[in-house]
Amino acid sequence: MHWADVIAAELLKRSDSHTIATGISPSGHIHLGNLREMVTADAIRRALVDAGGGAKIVYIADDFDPLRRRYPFLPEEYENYVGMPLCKIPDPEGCHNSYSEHFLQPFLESLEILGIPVEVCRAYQMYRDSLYEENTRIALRKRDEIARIIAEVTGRELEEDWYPFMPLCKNCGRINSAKVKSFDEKWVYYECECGYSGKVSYSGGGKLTWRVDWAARWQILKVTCEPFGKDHAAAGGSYDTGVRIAKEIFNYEPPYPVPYEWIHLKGKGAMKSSKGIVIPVREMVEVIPPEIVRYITIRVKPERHIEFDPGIGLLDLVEEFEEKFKEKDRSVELSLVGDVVYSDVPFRHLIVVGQIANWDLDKVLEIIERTGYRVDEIARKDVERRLKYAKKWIEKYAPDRIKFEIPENVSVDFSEEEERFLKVYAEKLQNNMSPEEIHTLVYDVSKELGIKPSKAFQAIYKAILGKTYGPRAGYFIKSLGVEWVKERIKAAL
RNA sequence: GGGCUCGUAGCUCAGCCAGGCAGAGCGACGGGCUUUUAACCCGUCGGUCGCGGGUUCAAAUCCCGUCGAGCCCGCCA
Repeated sequence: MHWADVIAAELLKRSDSHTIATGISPSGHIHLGNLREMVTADAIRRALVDAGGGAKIVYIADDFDPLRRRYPFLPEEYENYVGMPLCKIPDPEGCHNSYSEHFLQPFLESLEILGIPVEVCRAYQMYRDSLYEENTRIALRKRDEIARIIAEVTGRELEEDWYPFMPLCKNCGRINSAKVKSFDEKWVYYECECGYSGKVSYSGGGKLTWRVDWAARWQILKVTCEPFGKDHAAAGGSYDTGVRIAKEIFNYEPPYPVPYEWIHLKGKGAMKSSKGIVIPVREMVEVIPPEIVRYITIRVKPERHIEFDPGIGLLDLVEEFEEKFKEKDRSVELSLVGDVVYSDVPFRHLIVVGQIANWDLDKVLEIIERTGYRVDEIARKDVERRLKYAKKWIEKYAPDRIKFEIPENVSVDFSEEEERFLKVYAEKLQNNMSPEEIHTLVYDVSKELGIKPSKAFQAIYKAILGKTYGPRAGYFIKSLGVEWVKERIKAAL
């Protein structure tokens, strides 16, 4: 049974309908590792729906959170914005209304492409809409109890004057430097490090501290299930405190937890926006088909670590997907987006053919037909779609080893042996030969002439590519067209 | 100090939730073929399921313990 179906079954024991919460922070480039949370949520959502339940995903963008520090990708003047809410900081590239929107927008676009429907909630808006008001009041009133819970769960004593609320200072604009002094039914009174003292309202004047905010959010949005990174899942971590705060302070049953492991970039370690080890999601969904991006996460249980290799490793993954597609594998089923169609043309073949045809669709289809695949409407549609990805992948992630270009003409010197081979080989090439026959012919001719096959292959590649190596010869020549190859050899000699 | 995950064939892993003949791919080996985009075809070999106990008619699977590896928490969120 697939992990998503197991979780769905577990959830359906509790209730027929579920709200799955996600909460990737828009504090920097949102990457594949972050995306695991979204894909995990969506796999569960689909499993619930498939099992006859109701489900939706809410995505809480915490744009009210302060900028923690100036990340390496930020200009120096952003030092001044540290401590201010993300939604109040200008876009470092000037293209959006705020810092948070700059990272949020491409992420939301990616979700669209990946077929992950979400209800977006921006934290600042939620606070301003008074959604947190009641929970904030309760939290302030019960701060001693909350402090006790946090102390018990984390083993960390909180300061005497601790409050579970961070006022947004009206003077300096920072949300992490003011201390609550007192509160009444309407206002929270504070003193800021900047020297300013003032009061703020419950609606948008500040936010609850993380561990309390999380628990409050569960209740406000009626969250019943939530995937989160293993950092939150550790003993004494925020889920543990959240559970007790939800139950004891807000009287709410905490959501079903789905902790997940990090995704590492092969050879580079964990993806961390702050360290610049990232492939932004928006970039990935341009290069890799959405069903494959989803499959990266869905094929593996959430608690297992993933090592992602966008290079040759991705090609293996795609091949595995193509194999499993034929078997109606559940992971594949949960990965497919919309009404995509798949033909039996392998991605690997598209990569070779695309390069030969210079990514021209009609030419590609012609070659695909010639190399023995049936080109019907489905294949046409499928090839058109995946060819674009093949091109992008070659440009972006493919190792040089599998890239090639066919030069206008080649000027290379052939040995007497090579010349002799090419002449005979070109003569014997027939238009109606299959790729296998073309391949075998290389061996036949070289045997006949007493030439080492390796020399023979080299001669062929030299004539076509000007290099001593290239794609598998039979398919390659068939793809290029036998007539063309014959002409090419004649011209090269 | 605490938590999570992993430990199954030489390698990468599936199987474990819900106990019922130990699995796949790759590699190795034999053969065919033999420069190839991580070649292909046929066949063979390959495991004390980390270790120790317990439950059971039956344990890779459940329970307890233990060893090893990785990560996370014990700053902030």
